[in-house]
Amino acid sequence: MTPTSDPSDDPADGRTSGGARPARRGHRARRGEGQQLREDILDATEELLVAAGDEQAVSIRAVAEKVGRTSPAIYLHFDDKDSLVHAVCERLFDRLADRMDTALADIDDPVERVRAAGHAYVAFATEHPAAYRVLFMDRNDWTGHESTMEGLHDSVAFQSLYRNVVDAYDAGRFHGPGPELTSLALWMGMHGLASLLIAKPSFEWPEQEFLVDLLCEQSLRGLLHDEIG
Amino acid sequence: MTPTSDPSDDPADGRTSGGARPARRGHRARRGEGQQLREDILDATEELLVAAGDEQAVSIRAVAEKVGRTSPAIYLHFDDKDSLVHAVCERLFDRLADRMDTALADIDDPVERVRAAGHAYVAFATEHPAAYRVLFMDRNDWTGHESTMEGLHDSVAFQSLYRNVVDAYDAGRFHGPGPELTSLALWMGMHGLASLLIAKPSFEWPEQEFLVDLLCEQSLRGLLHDEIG
DNA sequence: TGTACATCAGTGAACGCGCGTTCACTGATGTAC
DNA sequence: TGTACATCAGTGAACGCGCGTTCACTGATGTAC
Repeated sequence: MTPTSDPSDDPADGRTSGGARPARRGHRARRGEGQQLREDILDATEELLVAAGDEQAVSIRAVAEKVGRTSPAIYLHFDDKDSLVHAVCERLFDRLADRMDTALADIDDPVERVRAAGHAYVAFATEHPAAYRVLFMDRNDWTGHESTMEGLHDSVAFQSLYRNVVDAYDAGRFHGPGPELTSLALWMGMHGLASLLIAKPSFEWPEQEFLVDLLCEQSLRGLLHDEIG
Repeated sequence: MTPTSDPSDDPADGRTSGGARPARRGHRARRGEGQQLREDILDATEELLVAAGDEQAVSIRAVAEKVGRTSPAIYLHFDDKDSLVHAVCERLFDRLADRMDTALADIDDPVERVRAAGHAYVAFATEHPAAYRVLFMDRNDWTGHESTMEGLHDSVAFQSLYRNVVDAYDAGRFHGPGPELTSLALWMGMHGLASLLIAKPSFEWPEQEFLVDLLCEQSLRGLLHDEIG
């Protein structure tokens, strides 16, 4: 009997990390185990969000069913639907940051790191379209940061790009309006690409990787023109 | 008794183009006047769409109230809600094309025309955020064109950009991957900018005009590098 | 000119649906004595 | 060890809401004779 499994008489609990949750009514948590259900609720909400397409398509009732409870049980762990979605978005935002950090781990050249950041960003977007939609395409402001340029720098994902742009400037590789504006412009390009792929998935776009390279090339040629001119 | 009050004895009908519609119950159209109400319904839907933020916020009931009829009356003019929204989107798409044509009317230099197209595009987006959202940020495919690169060329708005990019290439001003890919990349940059302004309106972005110039500069420097290098 | 009739734009009430949320309650779990 | 009690995670039923859509009906408008 593992520490996370069933208390009463059921060793093969069905709880497998990452897969379907137990979802058995009447199977209530012990005192202090509320934290586990809270995590399950977050997982379920995230899955529904990622699968369904957007926040509107996720209902408290659907989340409750997915974790094997009734809908009022959700309110024992979250104040209301907004709080729940907000909490999920914070996790997703962290996930994006992780994705970018991983992608940059083995690259030294700052310009190549900028390129890789673009690829990782767009890849995250098309792998988790609903997540990306909630974070960057919906009107909600779930990012948890201040709505200023300074606040943007607190975003770990933006940092992944920005630091490397700074490095490229410092190394004399980039020439342009400065790291902040260059990062902003690069981000906007990648966001345009990512959000169009998500918004119009039935459009016969060129290959995603090709498009990222295309946009990088178009921006970097200007920034690097001393090198390649 | 004001001009917009009671129907029965009121020659000054109160119908003023562009303003509030008559919206008076019991004032039914004569035979053949259905076309006028159809237009009113489209106007009302567009207004609600532009004001409210997105398609979900527009209801048949609200449209009916705005034109002074009951909701079933809408079904005399449109099959269902989808048909209505679709019709509105076609009008909006035309409006975008007009906006861009107007902006380019007095400009000769193809490179300047590309810049102006960018400004007009982003201006349309921030002036009609809900319209832009429905056309380019929602999953629906209201554009009425084929979902292929060839279909994209049938879009009047894309044509406004594309033709000028072709001209810039023909005049030897642009050097890059060709007019089609260059147009696509420029569009993606402008869409990224426009959609972020719309999605996060409370963020303290730099000035819109400045951002358009920034993105244009970043892209054009690469394309023009022989001229300015 | 007058009358009977056909047309059809529009109404009012209702349908079933899914939603977020509230509320009184239950009953297993844990604790004090 | 046994019993009375407190705790609190979770339930089941219901609330009011707004939605898209349907349906039988109305009554002003227009037409044929």
